[in-house]
Amino acid sequence: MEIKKISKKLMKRLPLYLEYIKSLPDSAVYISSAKIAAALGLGAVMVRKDLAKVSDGGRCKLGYIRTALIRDIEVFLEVTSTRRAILIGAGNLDRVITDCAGILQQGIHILAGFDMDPAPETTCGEIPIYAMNKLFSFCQAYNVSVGIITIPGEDAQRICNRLIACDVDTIWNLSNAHLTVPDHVCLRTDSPAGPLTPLLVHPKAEAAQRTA
Amino acid sequence: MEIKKISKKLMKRLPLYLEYIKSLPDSAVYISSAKIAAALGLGAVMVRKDLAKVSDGGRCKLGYIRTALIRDIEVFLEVTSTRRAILIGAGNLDRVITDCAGILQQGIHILAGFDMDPAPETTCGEIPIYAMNKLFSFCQAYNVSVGIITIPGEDAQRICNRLIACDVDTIWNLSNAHLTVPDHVCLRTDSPAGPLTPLLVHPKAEAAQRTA
DNA sequence: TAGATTGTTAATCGATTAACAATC
DNA sequence: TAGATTGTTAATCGATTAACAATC
Repeated sequence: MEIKKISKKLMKRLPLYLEYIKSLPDSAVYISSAKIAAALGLGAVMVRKDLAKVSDGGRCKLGYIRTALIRDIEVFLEVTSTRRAILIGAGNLDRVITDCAGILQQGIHILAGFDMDPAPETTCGEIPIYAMNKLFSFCQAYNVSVGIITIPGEDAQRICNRLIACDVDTIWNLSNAHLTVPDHVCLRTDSPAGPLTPLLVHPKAEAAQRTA
Repeated sequence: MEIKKISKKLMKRLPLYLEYIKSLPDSAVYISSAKIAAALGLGAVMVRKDLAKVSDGGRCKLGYIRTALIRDIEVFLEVTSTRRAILIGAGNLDRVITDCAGILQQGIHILAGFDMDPAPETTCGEIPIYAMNKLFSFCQAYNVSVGIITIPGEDAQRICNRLIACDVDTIWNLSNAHLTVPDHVCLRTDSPAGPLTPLLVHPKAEAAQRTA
């Protein structure tokens, strides 16, 4: 089997496919690319191309077997396997857990929070909060691969470096800091303000594009 | 002056530029594209191209006058002007206000929350919560242009349509529903789970790209 | 002047879409 | 068979980058 190119855009679309396909009633045995595309507002060809990368189950005239496609996407996304995560900046742990319920249910398990100077034996719900000096040993002991950074400003990069030194290979940056990471580390930044601003500006942008 | 093309990507980068430039000390009178690019991990040419669209202040050998550039970007983004918003699904109002502090401080002002059947005279902080049947008259009275949808599932599209009927031109969808809107309406969806999933999958995606 | 920087035009790259053959 | 659908190859589109002239 040849290697197919996997883009980050694909990685964003696959969960959408999965969610939609799962939402269909069990009575839908087959599902076509055209239907998925229409439901999600995408092009049918793109859907087919995407699905061809994760599944070989497409059948002419019928489409994809729904359950098989679900399984293929899940296997590809490794939704079944769980990655272990910790969160730095325990004050935001609550909120992250609430907001990211979806992703946490799927494949990320937050084992612990870390904070500069927590009161002894603090917990957030069932999740324990530790002092930063336990970071390294904890990550090693529990094979943590995901670090969630919620503390703002200059500290963020320093924390990020420490996490990478702990063999964390995925940084999820929920602060407004700009982080740099080595190539082998995956960084995703969801700045509270940043990417939302397009929302603010829409009318002007649209107007400019119309005139252009 | 010719019309320059404005892409959504530009709209995402400008706020990043703005944030970075603002973070510089007042002693930095000039700022160069190369410096901005390095700080944000982007290409210098792209930064220049972007800035050329919103400012004409670049000076050879020196760069851009920092304060003038800040002003130009702000004017372009209309950060100064405030858009009026309402939120549907008042149970999440708290959380949205906390999470989106950045954007709310900048240019979106949430006037009210709406819910199916709120207790009389409910408020969330200082923000009043109204019943859905007041939606239309409220939007008209206050010239609301942004609708924030936090309720999940099938109701979301229905609410969306109602908002559009109220002359709302920007929908910010924080639910997991897939919404469709007419061309003149700006839709931004931040599904809790969806776009974050790439995070989960990084190791495999990277591996595949390496072999490709 | 020489060097640093901008801004623009052309080239490259990647992603999406169109066209179409293959299949059931 | 005819029609519906997949999957692939080629074309298009848009965004980024490279090259370079212009400027101070």
